[in-house]
Amino acid sequence: MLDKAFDPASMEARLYAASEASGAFGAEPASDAQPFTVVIPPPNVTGSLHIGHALNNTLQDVLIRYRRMQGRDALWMPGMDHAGIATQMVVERLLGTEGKTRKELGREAFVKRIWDWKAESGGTITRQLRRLGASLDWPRERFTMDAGLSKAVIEVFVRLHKEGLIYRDTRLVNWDPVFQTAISDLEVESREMKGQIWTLRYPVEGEPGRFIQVATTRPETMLGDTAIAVSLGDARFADLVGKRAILPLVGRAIPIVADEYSDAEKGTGAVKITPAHDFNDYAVARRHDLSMPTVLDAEARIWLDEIADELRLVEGAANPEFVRSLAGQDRFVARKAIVAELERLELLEKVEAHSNAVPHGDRSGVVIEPRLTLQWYCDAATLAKPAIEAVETGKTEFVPKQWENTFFAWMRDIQPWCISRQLWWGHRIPAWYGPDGSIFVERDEAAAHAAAREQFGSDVVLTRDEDVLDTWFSSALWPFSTLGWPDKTPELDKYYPTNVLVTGFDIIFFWVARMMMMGHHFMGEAPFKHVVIHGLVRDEKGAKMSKSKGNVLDPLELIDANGADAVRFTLCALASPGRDIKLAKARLEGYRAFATKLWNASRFLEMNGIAADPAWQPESAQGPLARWVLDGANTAIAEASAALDAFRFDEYAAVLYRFTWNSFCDWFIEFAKPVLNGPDGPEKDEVKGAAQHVIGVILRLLHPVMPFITDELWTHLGYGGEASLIRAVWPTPVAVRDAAEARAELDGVVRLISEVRAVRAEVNVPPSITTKLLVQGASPEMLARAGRWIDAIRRLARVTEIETLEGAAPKGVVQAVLGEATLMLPLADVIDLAAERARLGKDRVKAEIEVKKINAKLGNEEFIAKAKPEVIEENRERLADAQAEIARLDAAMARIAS
RNA sequence: GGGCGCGUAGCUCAGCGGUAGAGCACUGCCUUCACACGGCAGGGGCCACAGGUUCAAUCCCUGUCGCGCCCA
Repeated sequence: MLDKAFDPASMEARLYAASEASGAFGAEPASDAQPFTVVIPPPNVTGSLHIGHALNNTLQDVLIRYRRMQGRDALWMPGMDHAGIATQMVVERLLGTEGKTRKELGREAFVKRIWDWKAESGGTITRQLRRLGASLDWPRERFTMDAGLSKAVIEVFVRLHKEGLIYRDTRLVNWDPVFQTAISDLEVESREMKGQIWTLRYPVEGEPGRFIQVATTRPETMLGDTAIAVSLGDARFADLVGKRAILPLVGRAIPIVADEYSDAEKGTGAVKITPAHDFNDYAVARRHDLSMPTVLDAEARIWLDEIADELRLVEGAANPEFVRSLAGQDRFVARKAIVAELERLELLEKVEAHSNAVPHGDRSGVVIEPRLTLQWYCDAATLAKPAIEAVETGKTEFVPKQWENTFFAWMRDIQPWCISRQLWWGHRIPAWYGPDGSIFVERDEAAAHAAAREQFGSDVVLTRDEDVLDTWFSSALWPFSTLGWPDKTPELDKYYPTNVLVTGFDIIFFWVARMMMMGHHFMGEAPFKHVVIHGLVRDEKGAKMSKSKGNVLDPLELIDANGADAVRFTLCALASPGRDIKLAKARLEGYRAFATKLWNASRFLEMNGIAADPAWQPESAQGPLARWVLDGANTAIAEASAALDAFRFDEYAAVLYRFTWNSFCDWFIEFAKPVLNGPDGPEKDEVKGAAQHVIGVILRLLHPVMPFITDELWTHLGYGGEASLIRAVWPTPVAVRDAAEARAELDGVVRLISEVRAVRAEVNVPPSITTKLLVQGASPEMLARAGRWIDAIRRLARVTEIETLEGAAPKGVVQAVLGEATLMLPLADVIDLAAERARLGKDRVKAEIEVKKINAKLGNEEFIAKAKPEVIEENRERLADAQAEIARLDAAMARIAS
């Protein structure tokens, strides 16, 4: 016997272990079944399961379990990402607590230290994914730094380099002064900062007393200015173009140029150009062939090496001694000193408050410093072309579709991707340098030496590039590298391209776009058919969850409190497309109650000796109750399947919630009770048969979202052995004889009971009072139907018996109108006539409004002329119904009055 | 500045040309033999605003206002 209350905590671990051990999560490359593949967005090895992971993986698990039950050879590929910067940060911090730095340790020892850390405490998240119930094919678990994936990374790098799609270049990059590495455009987030804007006066060369004013938000970079730009055709500066200005403090003469970048409407109309420390200025410098001195070092401190020779003493404007004193100062400290010095020299025109977007490193959180360095780049624009085309032609579809715009906007204007990182944790770039700087990009050191020998005619000393690759470089290969590429494996052959990628919009650029590029380039086709983009999980007020706000909901705590099934169901139910999820604990509790409801319904069936009966034929059902519930199940199957096919997880959840609770529990079980309590015989057997059939359907339909409770009940009710539900066949509709007739029958009884209940509740008749039901004007069908269901009606409507009323109504009846009939409950002792009159009056008002609305429509000639005939007909019927109802309500009120 | 999305019941959200829906919350009644994590019933809506298209608009179009996100 099932326990009275459903206790997820006591069974989840056991059920998951049994499922995993059974091998049911595993793909079967040798099977003939059509594959269905999903690759997990690999969580960071440093990570732990947060609510976003819970959502993301629940949706994937729902799809995988659904397709697996449909007989597909389902592969859900597990794995983790080495997460370059994030992991290096964690381990460096750990070293810090021991008072060590990574530089003291040295590269080799530090990397070994990370591997040790990974073996010990990395991958917590895989254990947590098991708690969520994720049916990943664990034996296939991969790691972006494992041997196979590293081989794929090297292969891709070498091939792209040979094709000219990876190259080295000295350009301005986003430089993180804390991690002291280049980062890509995507790893920079701009934050609105309140700051200041300084207007400086630069003396015009050869024209004493004349100045040109420039506005800047970064006065400390002025040491690296190599020009002043004014806008084309700005009359104020026309005569200055071609002349030079004296760069204050430094004393160097710099040209005044006209360039489209400068905006006459903004600031003073003239801007200083610091090519090595600003992206726009860099572009201007390239157009005008300006020099590009760097004045900040890797830690963003003032660095004078490249301008030391240019320092001049200029009376009232420049003093080498002052500039030299700045060397080694932090950029923001130097800023103050420089502003003070300019003020002293009366070269500061004004200072105003100013707010602007300042780039920050997404990991370090510090202000990014553009820096001119030699880095490796990937020609993303070339790789993007086939990826764009795949989306344009529908080979890959985003769900919801509007995300395609976001994808296109990024991809059509994509910039070279900086892929080198000055870190130690990651895939080391397979480039070796000869003594003369020659570059050998090869698969391994031996090959590099061979290539060098060929070039130099003898063995030379080669040094390997110190840098590693952007973490996202290896993630970009994930859909095929995890399947064995570059080797030709059966898995690669069978499971690529994958079917669906489920992810958040925040990594469309980082990851989805790059997988599209690499997938096309190396596999010749898109890595996935559908990209399902889900929203962000927020707190119940819509705020982002963050530790500092203290509004973080920990999925593991939610699972502890409500069970994994309830957490999963909640996330699905709230996953409306294109919307973020506002998660409130009350929702969790509501869906936990749903699990309990299912549990208790099963318990009821069990108590009535209802258990799996594979021999029972639903097609054989004779009675309307069995046919009605089977028909309802058919609808639920069709709707749930359609919802999942369309990635409508919310509708899928809603369909099952409604059918299970409002149809199966609220009505079917209640109608079944009189039968089950009655004599044994074919009728009871049929109701039991239908009940076991439908609960079997419900358990299977719910299994993708609620794997634990359904598994437990499935086994308990005897549908199969341990862990058999996971591979049970997804239900399909069964043939139901004359379903429309069954619907009319049961829906009619439901309406009758509901009407009586409503009337009783309205006039406050306590359930303890039972009464006769008098029916006037009912059709023979309705009377016959009521007679057939008298047991259920007695129970559910608190009616003792049903009588047809021919003559006048007795005094003191409560009345209600149901279709063509008037229902009367003789309750003379308990009713309040005034309340009764008010109730009938209220119904009459509603009917009158209806009549008015429809009359207006039907009186409109154009409506009659242009509306669809069926719409007109429908309105005529509704009008007749409403008018008839008014007539019966009037009659009812007349009876009360007498 | 450009783009995308959202304003529907107290809250969270479905719906999307032709009777305005769900869950939760709320109110009343009920410890009826699966379930009080329950049952029954009920109240509650100018579907943001203003125009337009249409026989008909919460739904389509345009604009306005408010909110959120992305990109510059």
